[in-house]
Amino acid sequence: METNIPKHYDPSRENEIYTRWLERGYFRASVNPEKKPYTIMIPPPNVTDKLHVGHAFNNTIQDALIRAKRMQGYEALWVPGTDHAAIATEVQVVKALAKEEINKKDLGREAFLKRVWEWKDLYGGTIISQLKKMGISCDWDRERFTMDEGLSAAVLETFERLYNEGKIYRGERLVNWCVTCQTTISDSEIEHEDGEGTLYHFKYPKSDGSGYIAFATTRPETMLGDTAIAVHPEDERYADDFGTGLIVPLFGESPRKIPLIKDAYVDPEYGTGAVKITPAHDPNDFEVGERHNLPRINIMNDDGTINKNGGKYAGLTREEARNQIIEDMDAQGLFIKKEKITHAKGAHDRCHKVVEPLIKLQWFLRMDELSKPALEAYTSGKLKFHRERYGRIYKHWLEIVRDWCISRQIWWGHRIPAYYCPSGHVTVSKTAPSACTACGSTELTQDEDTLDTWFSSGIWPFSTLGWPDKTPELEYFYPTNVLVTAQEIIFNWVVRMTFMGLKFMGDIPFTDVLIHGTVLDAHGKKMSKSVGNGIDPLEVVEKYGADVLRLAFLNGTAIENDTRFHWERVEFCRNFMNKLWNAARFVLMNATGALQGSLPVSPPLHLPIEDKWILSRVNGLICEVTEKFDSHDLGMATQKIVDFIWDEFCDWYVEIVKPRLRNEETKPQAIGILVRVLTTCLKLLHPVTPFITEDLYLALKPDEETIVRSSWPVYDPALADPAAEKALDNIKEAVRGVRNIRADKQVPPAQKITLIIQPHDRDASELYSQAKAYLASLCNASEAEIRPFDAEPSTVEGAISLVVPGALLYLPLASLIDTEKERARMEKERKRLTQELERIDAKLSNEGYMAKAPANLIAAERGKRGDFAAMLAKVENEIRNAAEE
RNA sequence: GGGAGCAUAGCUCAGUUGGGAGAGCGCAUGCCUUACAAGCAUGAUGCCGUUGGUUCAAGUCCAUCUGUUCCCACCA
Repeated sequence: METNIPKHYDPSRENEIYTRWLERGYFRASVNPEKKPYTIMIPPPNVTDKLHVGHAFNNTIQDALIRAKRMQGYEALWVPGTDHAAIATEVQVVKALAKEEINKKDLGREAFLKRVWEWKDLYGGTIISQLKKMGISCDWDRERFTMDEGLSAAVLETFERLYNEGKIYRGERLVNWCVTCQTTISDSEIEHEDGEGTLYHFKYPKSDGSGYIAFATTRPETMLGDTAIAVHPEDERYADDFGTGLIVPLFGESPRKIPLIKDAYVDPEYGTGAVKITPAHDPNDFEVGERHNLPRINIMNDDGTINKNGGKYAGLTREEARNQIIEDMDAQGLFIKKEKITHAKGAHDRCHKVVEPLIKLQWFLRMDELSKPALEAYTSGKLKFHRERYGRIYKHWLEIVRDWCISRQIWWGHRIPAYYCPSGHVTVSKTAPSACTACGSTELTQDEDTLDTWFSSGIWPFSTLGWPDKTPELEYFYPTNVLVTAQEIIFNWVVRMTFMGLKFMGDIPFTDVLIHGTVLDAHGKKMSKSVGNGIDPLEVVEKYGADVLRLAFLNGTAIENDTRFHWERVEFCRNFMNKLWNAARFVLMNATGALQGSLPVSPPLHLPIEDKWILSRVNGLICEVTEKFDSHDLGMATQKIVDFIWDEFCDWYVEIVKPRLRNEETKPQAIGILVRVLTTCLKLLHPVTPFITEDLYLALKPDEETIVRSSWPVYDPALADPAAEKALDNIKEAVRGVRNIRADKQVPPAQKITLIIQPHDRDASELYSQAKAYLASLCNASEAEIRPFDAEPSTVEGAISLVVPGALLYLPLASLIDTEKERARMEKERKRLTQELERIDAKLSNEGYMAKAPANLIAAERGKRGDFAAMLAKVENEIRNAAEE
C-alpha cells in the first residue's frame, strides 16, 4: 500500500499547529451563561530568569487539566501572567549591574527601576514564548503582570482598605543589616557558612551581691543591649536565683539591672544553661523579649558603630567595642575564659561582611482575625488539598501564624502608599495625597519601602479578573477551581491568597489545591544553577517535541511525589509517540478514500465479538480516565491510555482485524471500529500530548476543525460487555500458550503449522470458530481446525497438547516432541493448578473468611475454582493418555 | 529544634475505600511477520526496609526501630 505519511513521528510541526490554534482563538474564554466555568490562575513565574524544568512540570499539569475541562464542555479559562518577584529580581539586576561595576545607590531609584523594567521585559517575554512552545493553552488576551497598571492599583486599594480597618500597622522588627552596604538584605542574600569563632565566657553579678551567673557569647559587644538572662524553666541549678536581679556591669556609675527569666527556648544542656538576652540584636532573643515584654535596646548605628545607648562605648566600631568590653569585664574579674569554636556565620553574599541583625520600623499585617476564616475553610472541608497531607501543612502554619511583615527595604515592587509630613503624621492613600490628613501640611514624602512580593501575589486570583471593579468576569470565573503549585510556597502564597480572597471577595479563591513534587536530576538531587545539573525543558522540546516532554512528566508518575528526570524515560515517550503515529498511519493506509460518511457504526449487537471486546474496553477506558482526571491523578490517567493504545489496541486489536482488512467485504466495518477507537484514544490523550493528537485527529476526521474543542468521550453503558471481555481474555490466553510452545520448541517463524482445537462445550466451540481466522494469524499458523465439541475426544498422533480455556489444543509438531520434556511440562502444569486449587480451597473452608468476606469475592473464588478444576481434569487426562501410549 | 515524605524486580518508579505482586528501562532467546527495529514475540528476576499489633485476610491500616529526602526555623 502506498502512503505519503512519514514512517517516523516528527514533532517539527508543533509550532505550525500552535500558531493555528492561536489564530483561531481556541484558548479564549469569556463569560458564557450557557456553560459552567472552570478556571485556573497560573502561578505566575518570576521574571528573574527563564523557565526551568519545575515550571514546565507545573504548567503541563495545568494544561492537561484545562484542556480536559474545555473538551468536557466547560468555559475553561486559564489566566497567564508573570510575577515581579521583588527581592529575587532586584538581586538579579544588582548582580548584573555589579558586572558593569555599577552600584545601585549611585544609579539612583529611578534609573535603577528603569533597568529592572528592561530586565522584566526581556525575561517576561522569554517566559511567555517558552510557555507557548510547550503547547500551553492559556487565554493570552488576559495575560497579566503583578506590577501592571491594573494590578498595581489593586495592590494599593488592598493596602488602603486594610490600613483603614486597622489591620496594617507599623512596628519594630529585626532585619538583616549590612553595615558595609548600608542596606537591609533578604534571607536569600545571606550566605551561611561554618567559620572559626571565639566563644567568650563571662559572668554577671547578682544585684544583691550573693553571687554570679555565668554565660557565654560570641558577640560580647551585644552585652550593651542585654535586657535579661534566661534559663530553662526546669533547670534546678537556678531555682534559688530568682527574686533578685542581675547587673550588666558596663555602665559605670549607673549599672543596668536586668531580670533572670525562665524560657523554654534555652537548652539547659548547652554551656552553663544560662543565656544572655539581647532582643534588639538577635532574632531568637527578639522573640524571647516579646514573650517577656523585655525592653529592646538598640545599641548600633547604621554604620555598625555603637550608638549613645552604649554609654562610654558610643562611637567605637563593633570590633573596638568588643575588645574594650572584654578588657573591662576582665578588670572586674567577670571574664572567665575564651575558647575557639566553629559556628555558622551569616554574611552578605555581595560584600561577604558579617550581617548584623538590627531593629527597624516596619509595616505589618495583623493576622489574628484574617487567619481564622482561612483555617475554617480548611477544617470545614471547603478548601481541599491533594494529597490531603499538604492540608496539614497549611493548617499547622495557620495555627502558629504571626503578624506578617509586609515592608521591604528595596526599590523593585509596589511602593508603600504611606506619606509622612514633617511633624511625623502618617497619611495612607492609594492616590498620592495633596496634604497631611492630620495637620494639613503639604510637605509630604512617601515611604521609601516597597511591599513584600507576596502581597500582590496574594490577591492574584481576583486582581487578575479586574478587582476592585465588579467585573462580569469576576462574577463568573471567581472562585477559581484548582490551584496547581509546589509545596514550598504553601505558606508564602496559598495561605495568603486564601485569607485575602476570603477578606475581599468573601469566598476562598479556589476549591482545590493540587500540590505537586519537585523534578530532581537523575541522581535524585535538586537541580540548581550553581551545581549545573539542571535540565533545560526547552532543550527537550527542541530535541523531542513538547508532547514528549509533557508525556515524560506525566506518564505513570504520582505527580504529588518528587520525580527524577531520566532521558531513558524521555526516549520511551518518544517511542510511544512513534507507536501512536504508526497506528494511525496503519489505519489511514487502509482507509484511503473510505474515511468519510460511509463508515458503518453498527449496533454493537451485530458486531463480531472482537469488536464488542475492543469497544467495551475503550468504553471502560473512558470511564477510568475521566475519573482519574477528575481526581487529578494525571499519572495514572495517562498510563491507562498509553497502555491501552500500545497493548490492547496495537498489539491485539490491530493484529486481530488484519485478516478482515484483506477482505473488501469485511474491511469497511473494521475500519469503522479502528477509526472510532483510535479517535477516542486521541481525545483522551489530547490533554497530555496536544500536538500529535491534533495532527492525527484531523487526518482521521477531515471534516473536523480541531480536537481542542471537540467533545470529551462519554461512557456508554450499552457498550459494556463483560462476556466479550472474558471471551477475548480466553483467546489471548490460548494464543499466548501456543506462542509460548513455539518459542520453547524454537519452531522457526517460517514454519506454519495447523492448530487443532477440541472445544469442550458449545460456547467454547462458538468462540473458537468465530476467532478461527485471526487465531491462526496470531499464532502464525497456516490454519485453525475446530473439531466438533460433541465429538468423541481423541488425541492427535504426534502432537503437543495444550490445555486452554474451554478447549484442548493440539500442535502437530511430531519431529520436535521430546516425550520426557512434554511429561515434565504437563506435570508442572498439574502442580500449578493443584496449588491454585489448594489455595482457593483453604480460603473457602476458612470459617472466618466465609463468614466475613464479601459475597461477590466468595463467588469469584468459587468461579475460579471451577475453571481450575476443569483445566486440572484435562491436564490429568492428558497425562494418563500419554502414559498409556 | 518544628513539620512532612520516602523505603516494592539490577535501575527508575506505579500500586485508588485492605481481598491472589505491576510497568518502563536493562537482561536472555528468536524474529527486518506487507503501521512501527523508535518494532514484534517469548522468558528469567521480588521474605513489598526491621520488629510487633489490628483483621478471616496487610505492600496497603496502627505502633516501633533503622536508613534516607524535603520544607520551615536555628545553634547563645
